[in-house]
Amino acid sequence: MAKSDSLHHFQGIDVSQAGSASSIVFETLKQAIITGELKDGTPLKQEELAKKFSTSRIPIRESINRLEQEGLVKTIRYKGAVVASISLKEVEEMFDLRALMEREVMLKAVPNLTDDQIDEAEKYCLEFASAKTSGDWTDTNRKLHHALFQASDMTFHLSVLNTIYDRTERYLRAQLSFSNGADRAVDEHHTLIELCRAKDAAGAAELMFQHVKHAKRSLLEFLPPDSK
Amino acid sequence: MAKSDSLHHFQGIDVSQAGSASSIVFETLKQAIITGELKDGTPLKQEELAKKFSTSRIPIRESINRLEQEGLVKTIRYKGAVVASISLKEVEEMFDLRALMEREVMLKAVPNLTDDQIDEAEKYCLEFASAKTSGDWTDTNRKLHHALFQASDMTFHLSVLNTIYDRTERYLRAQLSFSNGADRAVDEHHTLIELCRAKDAAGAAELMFQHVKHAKRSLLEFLPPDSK
DNA sequence: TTATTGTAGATTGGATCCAATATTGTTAGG
DNA sequence: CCTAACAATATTGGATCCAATCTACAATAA
Repeated sequence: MAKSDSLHHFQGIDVSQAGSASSIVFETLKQAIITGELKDGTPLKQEELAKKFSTSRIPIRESINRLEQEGLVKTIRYKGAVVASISLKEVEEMFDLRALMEREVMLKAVPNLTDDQIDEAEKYCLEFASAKTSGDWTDTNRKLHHALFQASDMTFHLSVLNTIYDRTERYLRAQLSFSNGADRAVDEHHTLIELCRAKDAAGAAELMFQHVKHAKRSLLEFLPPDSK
Repeated sequence: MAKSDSLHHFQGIDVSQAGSASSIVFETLKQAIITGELKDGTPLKQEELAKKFSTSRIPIRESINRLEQEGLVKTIRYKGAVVASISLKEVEEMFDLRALMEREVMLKAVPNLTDDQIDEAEKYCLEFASAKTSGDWTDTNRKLHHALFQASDMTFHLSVLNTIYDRTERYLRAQLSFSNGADRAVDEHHTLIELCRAKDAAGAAELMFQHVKHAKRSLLEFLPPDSK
């Protein structure tokens, strides 16, 4: 039954899911892998991790299972789990798919965007432009994209996009701490916001497509030409 | 008591044969959900499943975790897991994404297709046309698409497509056992093969796009207009 | 020397037990 | 008759122990 509506602020906060040891370990490890704190190939030993988290091996095992299902780790029976690496070809594929999907998402999002949402996006756009660390960069970039995408109401597309972000973020970070080739991205972001304000869905979609293709290109020329 | 006997299929499946218990349980449950043997909302009780598979609850728990990560079940802490249902909106989204991706995949696959691969696809095309059960239908359909897609060498795209197939197959089956609206699909498949032989990548890609959109439309008009 | 075999340690996979929590049914009180 | 507190039961979450398997390294024989 619908309880008093004055509590609707808490929509989406699920305490019961937050508490389990498995979830905490899972989220922590996931973040560590995404950010690159745990580098490709790092072995994830259950006993060792159990000590670090002060739990038994059970929640560790479940976390590793879930991480494997998301493609972030690779395990071999009786041998152990390591942080999964990603091939150059897969990076290309993921960016190509991102470009394709983000174009489509923008097409649907722009007509629905409220002024507030655009303002929020612009805020992240500015934060992005003045971000110092590669972590801030990827964070605000994700927030910016997310703010624009929300209006599309394409939850499945967004979940796929999120797994792509998760699996490529550490490489983006590595790139950005060497070359600061974010200048073009800043310009593109500003133009993107303008097109959104003008409700030019087709234009915004096409720019987003190119924007992702540009990001792909600059990442590829940074990555070692034969990375596995 | 009236225990749910929707799980009686698993009688006699024992772990001691090969592979890890978890993997066996996982694959078996996954197939049962995909095919619709286990219907939406069916509760997956750990103890009950443990008995059916003659193992402890541990492999069951791991399987349920992995299934949840793939979106096939939904669990609530201390409450249990149920086979996940899918909203009409998500079905639409998944088919839209399929159309988008399969067009792209065909575009890359056609130039690389060998005569052998096309022959194989045509074989499935014929099997598909004479398939009797909805299970045969979805099986050969998957094989046909897979045979054509292999030449694209787009492994990540294909993995995403596979999860989409996995999550929508049971609805397709349900549709096909009522309406046999596969006639149009048969025609489209034949034309598709011809375009592949003619190396008309653009044409094949566009037909594939339309083919998926048609499948979407006929599925949607079959599904209840307010399915959750 | 070299290949093979065997043993010890390390590491994951699975089973059983206990704890935490939700659900249901029951009872006391209004 | 209805509601709220409470006990009983069912079910999942986690810890500890044991089993299965892999890896390294040493010992032995050709």
